[in-house]
Parts: sequence; structure tokens; C-alpha cells
Amino acid sequence: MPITLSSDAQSDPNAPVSATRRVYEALRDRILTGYLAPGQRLKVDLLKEMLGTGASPIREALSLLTSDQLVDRLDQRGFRVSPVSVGQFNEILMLRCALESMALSQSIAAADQAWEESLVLAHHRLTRTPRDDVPVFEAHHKTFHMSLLAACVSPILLKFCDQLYDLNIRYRYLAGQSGGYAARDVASEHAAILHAAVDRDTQKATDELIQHYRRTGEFLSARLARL
Amino acid sequence: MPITLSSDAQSDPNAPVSATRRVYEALRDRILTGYLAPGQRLKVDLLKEMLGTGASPIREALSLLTSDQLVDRLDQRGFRVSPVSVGQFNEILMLRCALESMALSQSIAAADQAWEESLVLAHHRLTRTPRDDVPVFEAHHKTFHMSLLAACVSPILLKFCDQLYDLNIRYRYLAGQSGGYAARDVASEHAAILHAAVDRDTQKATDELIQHYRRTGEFLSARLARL
DNA sequence: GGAACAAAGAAAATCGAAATCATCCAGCCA
DNA sequence: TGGCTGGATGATTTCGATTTTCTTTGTTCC
Repeated sequence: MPITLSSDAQSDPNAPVSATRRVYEALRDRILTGYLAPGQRLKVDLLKEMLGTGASPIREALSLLTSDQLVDRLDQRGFRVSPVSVGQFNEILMLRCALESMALSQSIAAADQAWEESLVLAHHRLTRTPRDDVPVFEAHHKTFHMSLLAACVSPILLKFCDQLYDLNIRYRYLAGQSGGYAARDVASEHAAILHAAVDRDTQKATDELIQHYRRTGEFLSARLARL
Repeated sequence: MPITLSSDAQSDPNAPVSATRRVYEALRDRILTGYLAPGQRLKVDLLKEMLGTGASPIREALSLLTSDQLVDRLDQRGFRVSPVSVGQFNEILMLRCALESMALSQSIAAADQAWEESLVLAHHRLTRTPRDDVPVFEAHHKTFHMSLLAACVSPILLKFCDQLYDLNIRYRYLAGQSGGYAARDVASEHAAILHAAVDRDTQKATDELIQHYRRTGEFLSARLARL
């Protein structure tokens, strides 16, 4: 049983959720956490049994994951988990620095009180979650980073950032969670970003954010090189 | 019968192409050209009849188009063509300037002779195509712009640029093709970009490219405001 | 008269089976 | 011996039908 990342809250909790959505989220979790390994073939029959549903929702969910770059569609030859590479890891790092800088600047420029308060809240929850409660910690971590950008008025840019965040998470799981964060003072990096954002200091906030990503990137690179 | 944009050449021309891919390309053309109007509901039964195929390929193609931001999936209530707005048009313009600058810089930095030659070829074909042969002109126009970026070593960035290009095209069709290009000397703008790129003048090339987009953007904005 | 409710109709989502396609291996020919 | 053709097998893709869900309309009750 893979760990779940519990994402994308439904607007109406008791609304009937489609099988496609359930399968989509289940498969995404399994791919991000590495339970489904990079490069692994995704046979529809096996997934049917694994998830207890028919072929149609499976294929639709796989199609959705294709454009998230988490699944490759091999025309007429099925699906597979997208492979990973050091090159792609560096590419994601570069793009996150570039795009999240833009998004954060725009977010701070359009900031209001509600944004500021939800950001503080997200940070508080992050600090209060032990790192070893991986699913909850990861959920709060993503919420914090996305809250930083949330006031940005560019939905497409936000979608790109969200996608890149998810792509990056795979590499964090691949490198192994244990010891990864403990070795650095990540909490103070988060706090520095938070304070700069709350102070509306665009330059400092984007600098701290990029430094945060670069440090994590160097750390993960070293670990990934050993795989 | 909508105009076709004839995209995405198959690697093997006589390979059996899946119904899903056919439907995907057909629907994408119809959405980009405006044959399927923004906001219009996409009933699977109607599309089945229109494209002469079953529900599964239709739904899969619609799922793929969802992540291209050309189709909205309304959970349990079907699909619709993504709506358009002036705000989104400006957002796309902003993002294209930012992302294509990055991609073009990287492309020129990694440029080799093969890239340069395919770029010259793409430009030549563009200049030799009359503007009123819309499908061919549009295909060559996209090929030229993508050729500029083609040496960029960041596939994800290229995918984002490609997606934004397609999103933008919708607005060009919406504003109406006739008179749009004739009113400006677009050909010389393309030539300026080409020469700067061939000269490996990164600064000039990105400047010209951004100016090209901004001028087109202003022109289209004026026309879209009248709709 | 208005609102809540219920039933009928339409549409979407899903399932199970049939058709299509790729792969693999044996047999054959050069 | 090496390469090619041709069928058998397993997987993918697709279709037709069923089930579930949403929407609309008509009704009843305040």
C-alpha cells in the first residue's frame, strides 16, 4: 500500500466522485512516491485489478497523466511511467527558479490581506507537522509553496508551477526522504521566505526562494548521483 | 468542414494511427480555428456522429485536450470548449514573451549548423507561402517559430512554448484572419528575427521576437475589443 | 404565488466483450 | 549460418450496451 499524498480537495465532499478522478489521483500518488517506478509499463489489465475498476476510467486517467508528464503514451503500445534523468531534474530546477520567481513577484504585487493570512496559516501548519509524517508534511509543504504564489493573477503560470512542483517531488522521493531534510535547516529557509513575502519585499522573497531551491537541488543532486 | 492545420507529422506515415490520435487532432484543429466555439458544450454523442467513432476515443482525446487547456472537464457533466477572455489573451502574451525569450536564448547558446539550416529553410518556406492559403501558412508559421527554439535543450520548456503558441492561435482566428497580417509588415519582422538568430545575436533576437509578439498583441487586442 | 419535491427524460460514465495490433518464435529460403 | 516470412499469442484499442448521474418539467404543499 503506497503512501497517499491526499491532494486536490473536492469542493463538495459528499458529491459523487467519478472513477476517473479516483484512479487519476491514486495513480498520481503512486507515481510521485515511486511506488510505480519510472519506466515501468502500465498494463491496463493489471491496473484494473489493482484499482478495482474498468478499462475506461483507467485509460482516461492515464491520458490525463500524460499531459502532466508523469506518464508516456506509446501509441498502440500502451502506457508507461515517464522515465527520470539527471538532465530532467536540472531542467525542472531551472524552470522552477524562473517561473516561480515570476509568479511570486506577481503574487506579492497583487497581495492582499486574505493572501497574507492564508500564507501565514500555511506556514504555521507546516512548522507544526513532524517531518516523519510524510503524507501530511508533503501536503502542507506543497500548500505553503503554492500559497506563496496564490495571489498571482496568471492561472496558466500557476498551473505550470504546480506541474513542475509535482515533477520535482518524484525526485525527492527517489532520493529517499530520510535524512534529506534533517541535514539542512529547511525550516529557517521557509521562515525567511515567509517573512520577506509578508513584508512585500519582492527582491528578497524571490532571492530566498531561489536559494531554497538551489540548495535543495544541490543536495538532491548529490544523492541522485549515487543511485 | 473546418480548415485543417495539418500538424504533428507521424514518424511512420503508413503506420496504423489510433482513433484516439485522429480524434485528438481533429478536435484540436476545430477548436483552434474556432469551428468549435469557446464555451460550447462537447456532447460525446454528437462528436461520435461527427467523427464516426465510438465514445472511448472521443473521451480519451477530450482528456488529452483538457491538459492542453483547450477543453474543460466538468466532472460528471461532460466537456466544453475552454472559454476565452481578454485577460487570458494578455496572460498568454506575457508568458510567451517570458518563456520564448528563455528558450530562444538557450537555443542560440546551443546552436549548431543543422539548427541554423533548418531555421533558414523554415523561414524560406514561410516567405514563399501566400497568406491566403491559411492552413499551409499557419503550419509554416508555427514551424518557423518553433525552429527558432528547437536547439533549446529543455523539452519541458519547449512543450510549454508549444502549448502557449496553440492557445494564442485561437485568438488569432477569433479576431479574424483577413487584414490582420496585411496591415503590418510581418515579413520583415520575421526576417529581422531570423538574421539576429543566424548571427547568434541573442539580445537582438529576443528583443525582436518580443517586439514581434507585442505588436501582434496590440493589433489583436484592438480587434478583440470590438467583438 | 412561491418553494420544495418528485418523476421523466437526456446525457455522462462505466463495464464487458470483440476487434485490432505488436511481439515473439519457429520454419524456410538464400 | 544469417536473415526473412508467417502464424500464434498476448496486449491494446475500440465498440455497443448498461448503469449512474444530472437536468428539466410538472406537481403538491405551505
